[in-house]
Amino acid sequence: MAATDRKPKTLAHYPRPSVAVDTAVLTVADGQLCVGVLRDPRSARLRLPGTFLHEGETLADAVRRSLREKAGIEGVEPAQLHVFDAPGRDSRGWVLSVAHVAVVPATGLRELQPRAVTEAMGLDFDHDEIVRLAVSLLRADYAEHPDPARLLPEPFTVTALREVHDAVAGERLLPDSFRRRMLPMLRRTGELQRGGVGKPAALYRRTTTS
Amino acid sequence: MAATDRKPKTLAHYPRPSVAVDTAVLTVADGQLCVGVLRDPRSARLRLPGTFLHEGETLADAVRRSLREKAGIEGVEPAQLHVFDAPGRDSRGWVLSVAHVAVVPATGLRELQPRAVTEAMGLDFDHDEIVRLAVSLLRADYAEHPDPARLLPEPFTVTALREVHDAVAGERLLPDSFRRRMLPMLRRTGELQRGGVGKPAALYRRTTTS
DNA sequence: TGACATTAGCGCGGATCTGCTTGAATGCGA
DNA sequence: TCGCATTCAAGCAGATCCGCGCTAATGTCA
Repeated sequence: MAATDRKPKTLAHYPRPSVAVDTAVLTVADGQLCVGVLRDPRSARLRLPGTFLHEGETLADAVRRSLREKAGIEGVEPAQLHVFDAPGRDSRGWVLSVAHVAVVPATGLRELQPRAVTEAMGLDFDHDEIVRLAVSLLRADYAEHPDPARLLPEPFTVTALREVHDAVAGERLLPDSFRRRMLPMLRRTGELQRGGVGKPAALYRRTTTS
Repeated sequence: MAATDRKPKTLAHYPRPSVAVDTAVLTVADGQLCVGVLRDPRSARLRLPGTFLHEGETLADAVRRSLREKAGIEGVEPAQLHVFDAPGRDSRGWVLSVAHVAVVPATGLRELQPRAVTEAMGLDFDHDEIVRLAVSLLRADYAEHPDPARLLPEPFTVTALREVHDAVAGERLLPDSFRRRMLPMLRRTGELQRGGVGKPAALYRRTTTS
């Protein structure tokens, strides 16, 4: 945290930067990993939702406030990605931006416009890079754990779980390898998925607390 | 980046936080992964080196300046870890701290006191947590690549490389598995390590650019 | 009502990986 | 100078992993 510098009486003697938060809100819709964007009223370009950090507020709270006020999104758990600090990256002055990622269910983007992450380019500021980092982090997480963002309501079949992972990974995963990797982290409910065509599939819940 | 808020004329109308950088400087000395600490003149407790971010300066530059001024360390390439933002975490006021990690050769800690990471606890602020994050990131990197921080001068033997990785991992790695995992990322120089006892070992250089 | 299409998931053979053993190449000491 | 300790690194057998094929269990349509 704070560093002890030469001989300042108070912190106010230093010039301080503005600190913003910007958030890549990810979801899976129509079998595709999507990010929520909106049009910046100043630049008229597409961008991620963000806001300035207020006094006495944590970064996560600022993210939640920005998503609530600008998109009507509630109840997310943002994770930090990176601080963008290039001098001159914001024409209005000295602004640091702390990039975040949040994941919401398919219907949760609310007032944000969904864009497939493979096509979401040309965003304002360094928001393309934020999307890249967010997707990269989410894919790493999904490669290790069964639906860690809990996009899928329990209980679910292994096939339904794999379809979510397919969308996040952006490619068709091999069903057999996927099943073998995920089964140790799942617990059978004993019930079967009825009503569909074909052999009924077993229903599972997550066991890993993460 | 910057977010467009309600109707401020300029950024100066918002209260802004002080932003600090704090850095876990890691090295391998005597076969142990160590972190460089110093005594805080205000609190008299041990802490990581840090400073406040100056205007027109990037976070990496602030890290380099703090290490140069407080420890005489030059030429590091810091990597960001996390932003600590808890209100009240610094008694002097509203201070965000961006934690960093940097790796230096064994003799490179200069004026910092080396502490084995297994014993470096009870540091000021949230610096224990920074050390934890820094070690975790470094270990993940070393698990994938041969000495990515370039602690070992080229050319080197596989055994010398493994000893560095042992120190970073904090445990004895299995020599065969280690050799097999690293060989695809190494290139034989054709020369042999002479002068030691036993069969001369082949010398290698890194091929992975990272 | 019975044959067929569809889906789940178990089991098999091939490939890969792991840790141990063995042979080879050196320096050192008698 | 000759054995011996030491170290490197290739070879081997057991274990694990992977993708494919097969069987089972359902809904659907004639």
